[in-house]
Amino acid sequence: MPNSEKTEIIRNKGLEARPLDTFDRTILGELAVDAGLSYAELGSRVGLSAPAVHERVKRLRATGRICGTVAVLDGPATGKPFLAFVHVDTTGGSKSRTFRALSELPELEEIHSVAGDTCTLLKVRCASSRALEGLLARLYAMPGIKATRSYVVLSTYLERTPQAGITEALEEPPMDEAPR
Amino acid sequence: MPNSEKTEIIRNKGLEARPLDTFDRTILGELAVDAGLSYAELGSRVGLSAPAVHERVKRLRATGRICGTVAVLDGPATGKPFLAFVHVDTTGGSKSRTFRALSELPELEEIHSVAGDTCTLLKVRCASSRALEGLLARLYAMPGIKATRSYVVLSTYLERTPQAGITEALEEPPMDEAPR
DNA sequence: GTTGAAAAGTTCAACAC
DNA sequence: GTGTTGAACTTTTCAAC
Repeated sequence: MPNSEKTEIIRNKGLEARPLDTFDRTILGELAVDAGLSYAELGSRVGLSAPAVHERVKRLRATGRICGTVAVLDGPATGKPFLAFVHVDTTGGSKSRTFRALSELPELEEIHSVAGDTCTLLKVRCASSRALEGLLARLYAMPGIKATRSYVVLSTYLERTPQAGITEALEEPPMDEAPR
Repeated sequence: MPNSEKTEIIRNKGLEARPLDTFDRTILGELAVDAGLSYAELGSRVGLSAPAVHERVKRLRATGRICGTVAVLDGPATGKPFLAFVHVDTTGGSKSRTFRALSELPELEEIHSVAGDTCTLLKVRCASSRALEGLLARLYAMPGIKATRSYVVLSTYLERTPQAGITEALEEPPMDEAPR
């Protein structure tokens, strides 16, 4: 896998957004499971030489298909054995401020705006149920938080790479205030 | 950034489970954000030499704190712009079979057993709402699936590394059959 | 996209704290 | 025992084909 990869890390968003062939897809699949592969190994799995896959990977990075590479930590082994999903009902107000404030909390792993019988969905990983209690207290201290429902994870059977479809943090998201 | 890291990849689970000092915690924090750092760079951020951090990282891997390194893909850019969370209500039956079958579906990113007004929580990433429809159809074809409630993600404001607290796939999980 | 060679990074060994 | 320095080895990465 790529060392510091100082070459062309610029996010050339539109640049060459061509449709992804089978090679690209295989490369993405392999790297999503293990980004620690050498280009030689990756090449042999894909059926290409090392410089060729390297070129591909460089393009996939440059065009934003690959957002980055991260280490996957083991929650329990790193002192965060407690996982929960929290549904949050918010009233009218400005969400973006709230979301930005929420992002600062290290316990929060995901924040989504959803359609359904709740407004916002949170993924929380922390040390204990007490820590969740503290987080909920901080939530209720924020303006516009109406109610929460927590789903405490009993066991995790699958947890794969998040494919980070991160919405570029807008200053004020559309539909902040509901029409009456 | 470690290359193939052929050295001691054996999961020495209990071996030297000492409490993680500040160096370790900083290393984990940095690698959770960017696993593509060189050991030299990581070392300078942490205040250690390259061989020293390498030794630490090797230990963190060996003791299971670091499960692996993965590439983070951009959902929309890789043809999967549609994200949803699905609550699944199951009846008595054997869950482990169902979970194993579910794990095979590539659209599924997470499967958790939770406490609350539902049994199972799914994270699904796919190409479109039609694809979700197809997935739900396959769900309902499985035995023991009583009902589902889907929460379609409108926008994602935060999505960090999953710290994979993966439960070792048990042959038959505890409490498969509820006492009456 | 491939081959062969320069540059960079990882990793080992011997030493110092 | 854990960290540092300097050197061997592997991998990335460039250039020419």
